Amino acid sequence: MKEDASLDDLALFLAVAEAGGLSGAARATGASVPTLSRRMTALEAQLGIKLFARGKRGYALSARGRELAGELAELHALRARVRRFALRDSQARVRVTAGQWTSRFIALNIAQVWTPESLWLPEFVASNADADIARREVDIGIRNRRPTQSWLAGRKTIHLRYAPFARAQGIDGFVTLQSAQATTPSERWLRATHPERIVTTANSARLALDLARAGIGQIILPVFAATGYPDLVQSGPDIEALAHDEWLVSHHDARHDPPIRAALDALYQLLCDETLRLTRS
Amino acid sequence: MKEDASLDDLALFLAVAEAGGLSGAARATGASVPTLSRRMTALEAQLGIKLFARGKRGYALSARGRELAGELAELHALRARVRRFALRDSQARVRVTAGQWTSRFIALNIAQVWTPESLWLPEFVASNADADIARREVDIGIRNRRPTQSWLAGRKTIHLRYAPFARAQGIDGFVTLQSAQATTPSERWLRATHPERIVTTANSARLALDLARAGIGQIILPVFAATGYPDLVQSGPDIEALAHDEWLVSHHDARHDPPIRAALDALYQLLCDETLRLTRS
DNA sequence: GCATCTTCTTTCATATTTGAAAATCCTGTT
DNA sequence: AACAGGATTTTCAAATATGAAAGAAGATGC
Repeated sequence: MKEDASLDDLALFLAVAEAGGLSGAARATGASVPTLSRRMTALEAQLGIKLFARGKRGYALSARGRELAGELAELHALRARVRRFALRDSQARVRVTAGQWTSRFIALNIAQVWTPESLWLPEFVASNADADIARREVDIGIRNRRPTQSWLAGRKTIHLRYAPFARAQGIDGFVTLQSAQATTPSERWLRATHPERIVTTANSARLALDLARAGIGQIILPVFAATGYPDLVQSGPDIEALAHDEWLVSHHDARHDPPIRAALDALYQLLCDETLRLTRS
Repeated sequence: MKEDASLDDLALFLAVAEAGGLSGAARATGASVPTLSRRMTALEAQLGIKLFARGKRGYALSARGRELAGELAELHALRARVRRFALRDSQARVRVTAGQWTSRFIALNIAQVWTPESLWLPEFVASNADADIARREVDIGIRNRRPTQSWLAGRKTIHLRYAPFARAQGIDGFVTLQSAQATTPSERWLRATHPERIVTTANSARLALDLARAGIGQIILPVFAATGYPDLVQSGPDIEALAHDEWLVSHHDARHDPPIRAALDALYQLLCDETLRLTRS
């Protein structure tokens, strides 16, 4: 061997070895059959090794060919790493902020609208302030009302329903957050309308949910959020005071930035999916 | 990135990264500077990443370029493996048989006459019989007498001296092998001439050596074999009865087979090296 | 300041590689 | 037996890549 064999030729050899012939390798790599024929012959000459037994029905790997294929298997991993490396740089992080149940919903279902090849990477950040979107500290907010500032752009998704849920019918009282943490409309509504029915509090929404599922009391949830918990049933009528339209909000100027555009479209599709978000009536 | 980047281009990138510029990489790879310029520009376009900061005095790796170079470092190992793989097939194993001390001497010093690019690979086999060479089961034997059969070819190397060695002057008695294992001339000589001076025995030559070094007794060694043990001194005069010429023996017909020819030449050179084999007088 | 050296980029003629088409050789089906 | 399909190799025109030469822009030394 006078010079190093071309790594591209070695990768083609690996494709031929795995496909069991030139035709399959041509389909897998996009190179033409005649090109593969020539490159394999040249590679054999360069290495000084018979890599194939050429039969009437195509190529069979020689023992030495099989060995070399084993040595080259890691080219797959290397290729994948380079691909990921390149993709990483071309994917923009899009910072998304939403309520706790909505964030959870998105995280659990994002695969419906997002792939590793997407133009954007979701990044969830904590923020409730429209000012953060205006300052470009947040790219997309999912809100419970139409944006009013002129530099924000909004797009309505669906109408959200709220209702009490419990482990079974007939459970009275409510579990809610401690008053220092009651920042959502549903928590505030409960304390404003039925403070005497609060039987216990928790320091996180998830803990409150666990208590409700344990049968301690009811919990007020957006209906879609309860869909993941078959052990909870709607224990009372919808709460019209809490029902609202949901809005996808972004900075007016950022809407045309391709990654943000892509993220807006994907999230809009996901949030409007009536099957995923409205399995209960 | 539409298609996978060429692995050859990635290897060129690595060369540029390591050389710190196109000129150095051109010297290292044999590709021309204009080609490298074009290929790096094309690679950047394909990956969608700025790999270099182009300055007045040449290329500087960007941070991303540095990262990618890190991902690609294993291409060196892969290249080396393919090279070795190709070489392996063109290297013949040459089976060599020699006495224990001579085998050890060759193993420790073979790098003086053998490289991974050599035509042959040394393989040490156990055998004392000239018949094995005749039968082609051994390619090269290192013997203590001239070959007598007509189908064997011999080449004299040097005259070997034998002497007693001990940890210090004044130590009497000898350490030797157990009589069932006394197959070498020195062991047989000792039992024939001074059986009463054997103070202890061991079941291997190496163990016997360790006992001598511990000060238990003297040991009879070829002089060259004692050179690796500065804690041993010659404790008596050379034993003329054991001194002999050393011969490199091979099958008459095999001498012209290139790998065997190469091995014979290399071993001849190594065994005749007076600095390595005769540091004591 | 000027000459020389170094490094990289671009142009252009030449060399090399590619894919479409044709040819060859099987195997399987009717 | 004839035909279709599959796999590979070879030929040839077109496409692509290459290296020599020229040019540009610094940096260095006298």
